[in-house]
Amino acid sequence: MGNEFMNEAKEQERIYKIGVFSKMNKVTIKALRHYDNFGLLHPDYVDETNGYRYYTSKQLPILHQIIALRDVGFSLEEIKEIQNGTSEKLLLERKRNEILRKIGEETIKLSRVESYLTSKDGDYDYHVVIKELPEIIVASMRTIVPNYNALFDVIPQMGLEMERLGCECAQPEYCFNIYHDGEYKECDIDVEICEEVTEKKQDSQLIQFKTLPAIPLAACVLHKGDYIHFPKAYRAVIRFIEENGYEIIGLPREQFIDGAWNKDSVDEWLTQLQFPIRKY
Amino acid sequence: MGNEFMNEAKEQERIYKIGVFSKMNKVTIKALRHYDNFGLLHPDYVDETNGYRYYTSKQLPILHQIIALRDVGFSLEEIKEIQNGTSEKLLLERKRNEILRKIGEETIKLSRVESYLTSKDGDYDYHVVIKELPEIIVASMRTIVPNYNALFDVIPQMGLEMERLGCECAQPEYCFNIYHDGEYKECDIDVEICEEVTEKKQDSQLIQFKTLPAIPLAACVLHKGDYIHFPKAYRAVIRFIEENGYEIIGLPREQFIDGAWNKDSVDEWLTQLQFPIRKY
DNA sequence: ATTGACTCTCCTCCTAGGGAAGCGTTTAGC
DNA sequence: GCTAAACGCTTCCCTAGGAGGAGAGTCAAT
Repeated sequence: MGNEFMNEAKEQERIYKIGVFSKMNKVTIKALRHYDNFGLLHPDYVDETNGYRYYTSKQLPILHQIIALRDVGFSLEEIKEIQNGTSEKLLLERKRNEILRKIGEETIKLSRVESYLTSKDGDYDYHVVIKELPEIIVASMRTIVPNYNALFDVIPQMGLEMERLGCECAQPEYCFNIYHDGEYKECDIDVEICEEVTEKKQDSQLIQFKTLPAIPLAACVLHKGDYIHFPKAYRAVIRFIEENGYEIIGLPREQFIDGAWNKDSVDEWLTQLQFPIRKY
Repeated sequence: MGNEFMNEAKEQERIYKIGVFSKMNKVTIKALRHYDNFGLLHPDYVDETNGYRYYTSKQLPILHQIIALRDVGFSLEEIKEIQNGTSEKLLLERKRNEILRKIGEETIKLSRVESYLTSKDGDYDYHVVIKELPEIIVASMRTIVPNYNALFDVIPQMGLEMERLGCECAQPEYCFNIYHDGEYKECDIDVEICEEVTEKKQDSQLIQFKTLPAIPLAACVLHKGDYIHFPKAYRAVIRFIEENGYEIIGLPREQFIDGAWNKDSVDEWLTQLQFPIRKY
């Protein structure tokens, strides 16, 4: 170029103090200082005597890039990577997957919230938790009892037999029932009573030892109080499982935590239901 | 109740140290201590001499509630509110809206990322930023110029006229063109040149003063270099607007930041395009 | 000289814990 | 009874992206 009549003006480079530069670009002063300290966007120069930051139009494209990438969800660290030459495309693809994952997570949360909201008032008491159940060794006694009350006559027998076999119970104690009838029955119940032990012993006529594989996903719920109200707990878990896109892939465990053996008041009895599930 | 033969056993309340309680419930020790300090879940009792935390089954339902609510996305603060009696339903509804909002945000980010990814390589240079343009007072000169180069002959005239009228330019300077032809033209261009000023003066034949209303949403992009390549910048913004669910609701402003008047090298010329938009 | 508007640095705060340092305790094996 | 491993405790620092404030210095205009 070199237009003679313009040369006198060419020298002028517009200088912006932080406040003006902040307003021009709708970015807070705090953020600008933060970017400076972080090493993303330094001012054109800094007055050494008073520390004032002075910006020029040279900083504009960088700031625009920062804002654009930030709005897409990049962290300052990632933006710095891009500035340093890391392939923007690669990072964009990574970010896309990240966002997709996040949307998936939020969608799961949403369905749980909806599930809570549509549940009957009583179900607010049941908080379904999904966790993994590790592999365990159990002493197992499978039998058919005439009715539920008879169960509690059988358990002491099992305890004696285990003692005879030299069993050592796991710490903490983990004792549960599995009902092998496909459906609910009031009599002649096919039940398997399991008690976690530290190691296998010799099988006896009553008791067999086996290793139960880990259950990667189990929907668990605590039931407080009388066993009469179990159905409510069952309904709550099953509802949860159905409404959140899971399916039941095994028989539930009924874990005894507190009961007649250590609590006088029925209201303090505590049982946990554990349903093996998987994503549908 | 009161079975005689059980009384001796009734006393026993199972006690769990933090490690066992942690494993039982698949919650880290750190988290348990955190909940204790935070006031969400205190152990049954704490040994005064060594500070050990001891848990019992009484803590199980509370912990289950915490985990369930946490998994849904509640903060510890909110869980505490629920514990203190705030309506769970209310908080659930609030949370639902929050999640919906978050999903919306992530979806917007996703579409931006996709938009970047599908853009041509050259478009990576254009970072579209959405911001608000505040209300301003401008000195405006609308005229028809034979071609683009003629524009730069007109601007000095305008400068003189403004000086004559006693105009004071805003700080920072904000000068832009608006093209009133509906379409792209190479000659006889209907252009309005605007310069932000601090207050209105008497209109003259050349110059009119007006207040431009704020633009709540504007898609802005910086263009670096020769004006010949403007079309690339225009395409990038328009692509962005279309792909992210916006629509253009006004004529774009072409803001002059750096140009022949202060930069020798064409590569350093800087212009910003600002498109008024709204969500479609 | 004063005033009001700017700017500076430095500090703390926010989530939900994770990691590590340094130290005391319990328990099992010998 | 002794030792070593496992377990538990507190305290400090760290996370991302600034927000908010304290206290002090600076600039421009009156």
